[in-house]
Amino acid sequence: MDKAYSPAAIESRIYARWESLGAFKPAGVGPAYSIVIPPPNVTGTLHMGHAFQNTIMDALIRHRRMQGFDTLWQPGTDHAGIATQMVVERQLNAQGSSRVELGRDAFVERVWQWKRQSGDTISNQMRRLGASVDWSRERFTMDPELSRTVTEVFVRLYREGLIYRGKRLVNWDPVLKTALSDLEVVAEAENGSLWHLRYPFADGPGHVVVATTRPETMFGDAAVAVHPDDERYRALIGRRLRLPLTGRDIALIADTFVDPTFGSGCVKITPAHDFNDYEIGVRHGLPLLNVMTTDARLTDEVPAPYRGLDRFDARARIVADLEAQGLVERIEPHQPMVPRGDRSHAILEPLLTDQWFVRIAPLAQPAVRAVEDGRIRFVPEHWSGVYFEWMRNIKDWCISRQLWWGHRIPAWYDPHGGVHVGRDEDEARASGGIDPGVALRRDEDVLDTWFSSALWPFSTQGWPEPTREMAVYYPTSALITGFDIIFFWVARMIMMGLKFTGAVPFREVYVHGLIRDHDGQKMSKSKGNVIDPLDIVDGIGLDALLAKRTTGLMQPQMRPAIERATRTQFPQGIAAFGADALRLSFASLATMSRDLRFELARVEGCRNFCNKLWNAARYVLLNAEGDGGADHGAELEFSVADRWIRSRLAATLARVEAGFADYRLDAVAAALYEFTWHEFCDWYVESTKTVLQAQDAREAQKRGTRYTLVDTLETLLRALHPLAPFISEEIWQRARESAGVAGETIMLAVYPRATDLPSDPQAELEMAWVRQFVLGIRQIRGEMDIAPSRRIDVVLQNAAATDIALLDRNLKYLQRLAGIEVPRVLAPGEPAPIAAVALLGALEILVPMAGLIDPSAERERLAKRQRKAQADLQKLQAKAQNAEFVRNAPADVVAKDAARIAELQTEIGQLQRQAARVHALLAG
RNA sequence: GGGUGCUUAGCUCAGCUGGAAGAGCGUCGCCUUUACACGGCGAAGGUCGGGGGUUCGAUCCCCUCAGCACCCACCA
Repeated sequence: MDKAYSPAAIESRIYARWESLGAFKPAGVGPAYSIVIPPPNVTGTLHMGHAFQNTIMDALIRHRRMQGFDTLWQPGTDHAGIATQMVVERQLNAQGSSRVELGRDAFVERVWQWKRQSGDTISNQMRRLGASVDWSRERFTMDPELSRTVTEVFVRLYREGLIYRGKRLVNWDPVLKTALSDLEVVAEAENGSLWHLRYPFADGPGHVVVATTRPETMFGDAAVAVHPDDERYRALIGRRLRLPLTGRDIALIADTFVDPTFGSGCVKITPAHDFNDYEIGVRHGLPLLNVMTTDARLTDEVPAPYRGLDRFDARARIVADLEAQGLVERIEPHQPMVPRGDRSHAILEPLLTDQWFVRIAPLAQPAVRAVEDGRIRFVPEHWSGVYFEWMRNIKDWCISRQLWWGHRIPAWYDPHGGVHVGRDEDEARASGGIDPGVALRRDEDVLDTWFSSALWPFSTQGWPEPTREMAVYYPTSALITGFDIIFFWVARMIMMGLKFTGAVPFREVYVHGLIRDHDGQKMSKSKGNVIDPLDIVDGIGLDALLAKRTTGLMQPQMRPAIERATRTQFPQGIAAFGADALRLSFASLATMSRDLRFELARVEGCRNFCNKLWNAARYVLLNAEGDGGADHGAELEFSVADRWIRSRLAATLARVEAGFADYRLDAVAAALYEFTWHEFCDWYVESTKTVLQAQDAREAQKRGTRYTLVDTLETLLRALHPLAPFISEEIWQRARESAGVAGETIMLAVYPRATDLPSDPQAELEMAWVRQFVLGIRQIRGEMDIAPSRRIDVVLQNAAATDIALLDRNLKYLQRLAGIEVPRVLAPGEPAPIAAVALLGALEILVPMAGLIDPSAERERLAKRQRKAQADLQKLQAKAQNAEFVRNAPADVVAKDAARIAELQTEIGQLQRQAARVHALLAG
């Protein structure tokens, strides 16, 4: 084995072997455990969030697979309608072409081309991270089978009256020229104005002042409203107003919606261009006057000078013209909530259009119940509250999009405008009894991407066919996802799953946090703070990293700042840390927190851990010499340390099991890290050297230790495998023979359980004594700057019979680990030398000063320890003297305190005596 | 306007049903000890955001204030 772990040399080879072994496929036996991947955009690349999420899913899947479950990790990708269409349109625009120029069929073909071209990017990235998905089952939301499922669901919902078509006010994106659902709207406060406009009375002098943020929609005004109780306007209700710039009259009406304290208390009502006004319009029977086109220009319905003007040009023109007529009372700065499209970032326009909707309330009810009654569990639990809140106020879902890339709506129109829905044109025709001679026109729209995503857990498993997959792997066991798509995706999957399969789509939802950069910022291309996960695996130079972050920026002016930040944070670029180090750092990051800050230093720490493990394995295998296994039938003798490390491994595995059960991969990682480094390496491996290198050790002892070394390592590798699949496999392959285990790959080996190993309290107690002894000596060494090479004399005072027995049994360990000569045990009453002291219960471990130790330094050390002990003692004594405490606290707590008080008193006595002697020495 | 989460060592974060404050990274000493300098040994460092309450006892439970972050919402 090489001296240092080098991931690059082994990772790809190992993954290829797993794949060729078919190790990712479900075993076909055992209880089912399944996860469907949240399908990433087919043309996208894997970002840190994906890598994090995949690491979690892979760890869960590998863990269950090793536990003997019939595991399916279902991979696939999403067609991501708007996002993908935008990318391809941008490509076309760059070539001086456009979607419209190409035409629908050619454009869609172009997108398919782009899909084929970039389709492997994500799967290649996932392979590099070690994702054990069953590639043979990879699905795409626009595969023929999945598209059939989409159509099937649409038709069934339509026939049940749960999908309807209608002219409604929707969120319209004038750039993409499509409707959007409420969820795709991001509203943020932006700087703007509140215009106070004078609307004159039609039938006499005077005016009212209307406050609006949208002067450009005034030609669509159908009324002006005031609050019915507003004293200022009460007498005016019912008067007619002359809409400025037009000859049209509108009424002054009363509606309780109006807030008298805002603006002028007088609102213009524009039912076709505002969601609230729409409601008011319905209440008052006002006409819907649409004055805007789909690209947000004014229509021909408005007065001539404004026709065809862009909405913001129109705004400026209208305000200027009103000003000229003295109709602008004042302009007040104001921060309205501006709705923008989440993809295009264009300002949206409420627009009256024909759209398809899902009637959602009947679907939401059962979905709420499934979470209420525990058929679905959210982890952490509080996310269910967020889910309930949204589901309670849910509104109908606009599912039609005026795009070309997606599932085309299976509806056809006859020449009279009749709508006919069917699985295909023939069925649609038949359903409407339309004569074959009559030409039907198919609906141009496609479905919201999330419509097909909502079906993903069962569309991937062959529904509506009664497949074996549906029977075995559905409902899936767990969904692993970010909180940002609880509404978009999780809620809709629950509704659709219950509706069409009668069962929940998953039993548990683990909602993980979002990966942020070191400063807590969301990672994004425009901020220039993204890190490609593979650049951490493979490493990247500073220049290449700078190039990656600064090319293709939407805002080129950000470039200098991005460069500066990148140079500061990664002066040397990024080193090649390997997939396991990245995965381990993701696991340790996976707390229940909502924001997860990613730090490269953590990856470095995990890389160091891999190297530590690697070298520990080198030591083990070097010493095992091929006969580590117990299967030779030779006698094995186990030392205290042998028994201790097994006991510690059992305790570690218990922590690991608890961590997996609670989705606490951070706890799993911490347990394994601590065991590997601070128990196995720091203590056990060191202790074995005394046995293996001793001339006088019995062969049975050596065999016992070799066996324990190899066996512990092999078990540890299996425990680590879900988090660090590559290095665990690599070492396992090398250790397999020594460990005497069978099997092609660690992937399919059995996951270790805490109960496989004996818990050994007696060995733990004895090792605790040894460790405390060694730590006491080391502390003196460290603080007195005694070279590690210098063996030191030790004298034991006040040694009990048990101490002497422990000393005898563990002398070799103590000598090696603490670097001491054989301690001299003082007889009772025998005078002790002046020494530095370490305490082990009543036992005093003395290191004679004898020129080694500076007495005043020792005096300081003793004083410090005394202060600490005194403080502890005082706190405990105050507690013990409190009668309430003694009466109310559980007996074991009181007893523990009492024991601790006794200990501290002894300790303080010992420290005081030592201090007195050192003091005398210094004084003399 | 409603809601949620967070505030613990210089930094990033753990801390199970309330019972002697932890890790990683960083810092400071010492060390080329034949698994590992991607290392070993030792050390320093915290009034657990402020205030109040419940309790024998609060980082943990309740109230309140402050700050940070996010989600939802129709105030033109």
